[in-house]
Amino acid sequence: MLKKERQALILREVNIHNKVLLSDLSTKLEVSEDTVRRDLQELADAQKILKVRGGALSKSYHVYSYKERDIYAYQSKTIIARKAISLLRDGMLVLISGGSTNLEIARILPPELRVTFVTVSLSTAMQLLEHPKSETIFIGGQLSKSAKISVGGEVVAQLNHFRPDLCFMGANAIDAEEGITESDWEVVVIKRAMIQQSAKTVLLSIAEKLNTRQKLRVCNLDSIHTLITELDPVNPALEPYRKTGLTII
Amino acid sequence: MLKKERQALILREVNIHNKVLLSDLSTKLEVSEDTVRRDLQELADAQKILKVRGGALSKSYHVYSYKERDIYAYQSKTIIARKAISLLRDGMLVLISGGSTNLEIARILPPELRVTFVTVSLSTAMQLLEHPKSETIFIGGQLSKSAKISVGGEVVAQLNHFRPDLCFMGANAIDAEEGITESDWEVVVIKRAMIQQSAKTVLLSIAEKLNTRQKLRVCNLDSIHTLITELDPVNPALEPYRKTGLTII
DNA sequence: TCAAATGTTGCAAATTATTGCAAAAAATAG
DNA sequence: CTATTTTTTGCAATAATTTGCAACATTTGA
Repeated sequence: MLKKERQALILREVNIHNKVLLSDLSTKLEVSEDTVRRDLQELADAQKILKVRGGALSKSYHVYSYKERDIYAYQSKTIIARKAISLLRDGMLVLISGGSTNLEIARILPPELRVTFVTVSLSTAMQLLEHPKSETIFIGGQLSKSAKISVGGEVVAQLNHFRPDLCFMGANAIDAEEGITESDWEVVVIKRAMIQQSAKTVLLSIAEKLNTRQKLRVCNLDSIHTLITELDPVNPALEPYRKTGLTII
Repeated sequence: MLKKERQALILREVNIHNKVLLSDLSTKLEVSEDTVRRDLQELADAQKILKVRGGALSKSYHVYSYKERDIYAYQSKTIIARKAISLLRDGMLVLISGGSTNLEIARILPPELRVTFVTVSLSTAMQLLEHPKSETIFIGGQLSKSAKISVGGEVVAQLNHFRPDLCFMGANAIDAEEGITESDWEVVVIKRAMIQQSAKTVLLSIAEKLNTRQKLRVCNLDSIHTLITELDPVNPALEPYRKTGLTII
C-alpha cells in the first residue's frame, strides 16, 4: 500500500467518524503505529486533521465558542427570539424567565412595542430596562447565585398576583416523554408557578436541547402550549413533539 | 475515549445546560472524578467555562462586566467603600441602595464575609451575587428605568418585613442644613422607607456632593447616624456635619 | 462545632510520543 | 539492468502524558 493511498484512507476515516484511534488505524492498515503516527503528523501539518494524543479528530470538531458574542449557539437563539417576539401584542402582560434566549428577546424587542413584562431574572430585567416603552416588574426574593433569579416560596406567592397572557420560558432540557426537566430544584419550583399562572406557555429551546433530560421534572409537555426552536416547524426532528399536540413555530 | 473528545463533550454539556456536576460527568463519561476535575480545570484555564465547587457553569451566565474607568471619582469611591466595609460583621443584615459607591462596596467585599444583603438595586444585586458567601435578597416591584431600582408602594410594604442592622445609602445631595435631598420622587419614597427600617443608617458621599441640594427632601441629618466620605474624618470641610452629631469616619 | 463532601497533592502504572538508527523499499542516474 | 541515493518503515530506548488512587487539606451545611 502506497503512503498517499494510506493517508487518503485515514483522512476519509477521520471525516466520516470525526475521530480515529492510532491503534485502530494500525490494525486496519496493517502498519506499525509509528507509521500511522507519522501519517497523522503529516496530515496535521497540512491542516487536514487535528492531531491529539492517541489519535486524531476532524477539524470541524473543534469549531466551538470562538466569537459568537460569547453566547453559545448565538445564531439559533436570535432566530428563536424573533419567532417569540412575533407572538407579542401591545398591552399584553408577559411573564419571562431567565436564560440567554430570553435575554436575546429583550435585546431585540421592537422599540414601539408596549408590553408589561414580569420577570424573576436579574439579567433579563436589566436588559428589559433598556426598552423605551415597555414596563418591567421584578418579582423579588432570595437570589440564587447560579441562576441569577429570585427563588423561594415568597416568589411563588407573588406570582399568584399575576395572570399573564403569555409566558416565555427558557428550556434547560426537553424530551418528548420526560417533558421539561431541570437540574436545580429552586428553579423547578419557580418554573412550575410561572406555568400555572400563565394563560399560554411558550417554551424556547435550541434544537440541541431537544431529547435531553435532567434529573428533576418541571412538567409534562401537555402543560405547555407552544414550542419554539430555530428549526423549521416541519422539520422531522420535531415530529415527536408535534405528536403530543404542541403548537410548533 | 480521547481526552480532547471528552473535553469537547463536557464543554457542550456545560453550554447546553448551564451547569454540570462533577459526579454526573464522571458517571456519564466513565472516568474517575479526578480526571473530570482535571478536564474542568483545563477548560477553565482556557476560559471556556467557569469552574465552581462540585462542577462548572457556562460562561455566558457570567457576562456582567465592571468597568472602573466608567465610574466618576473612582478613587474616592474605593476609599469610601473600604471604610464602609469596616463596619460589617459576620451575620449582619444590611440594607444597601444603588449607586456606584455601593457597587464598589459589593465589588471589593472580602470573600470570607458572611452578610445578608437586602437591596432594591439591580446593579448592586448583580454584583453581590458574585460574592461567594453572602446572601442577597432583592425587593421586587415595578422597575424604574432611570435609577434601575424597584419603586412603588409594594416595595415600601416589603421593606417593613426587615429590620436591618445597617443601611448603606448612596447620597445624591447632602447639606448640613437641608439634610439629604433627591431629584426623583420615587427614589425619595424608597430611601425614606429604608432609613426608617434600619437600626443605623450610613450615608456614603464623595466630598464633591457635600453642601449641595436637590429639590426633594429625603430626611434631615439627624435621621442618619454615620457619614462616610473619602476625606479624613478631621478634615475641616466636615465640621458643619460633625456639629449635627453625625459620626464621621 | 463536627461530619460529610469536595479539592489538592504526590505518586506509580499504563499509555502514548519522540528520537536515533538500521534495514527495506523506492527512486534515480548511468 | 545495476549501483547509488533517497525515502520509508519498523524497532528500541527514552521521555512525556494521562489516569486512578490514597493521604491529607479545605469547605460546606447542619
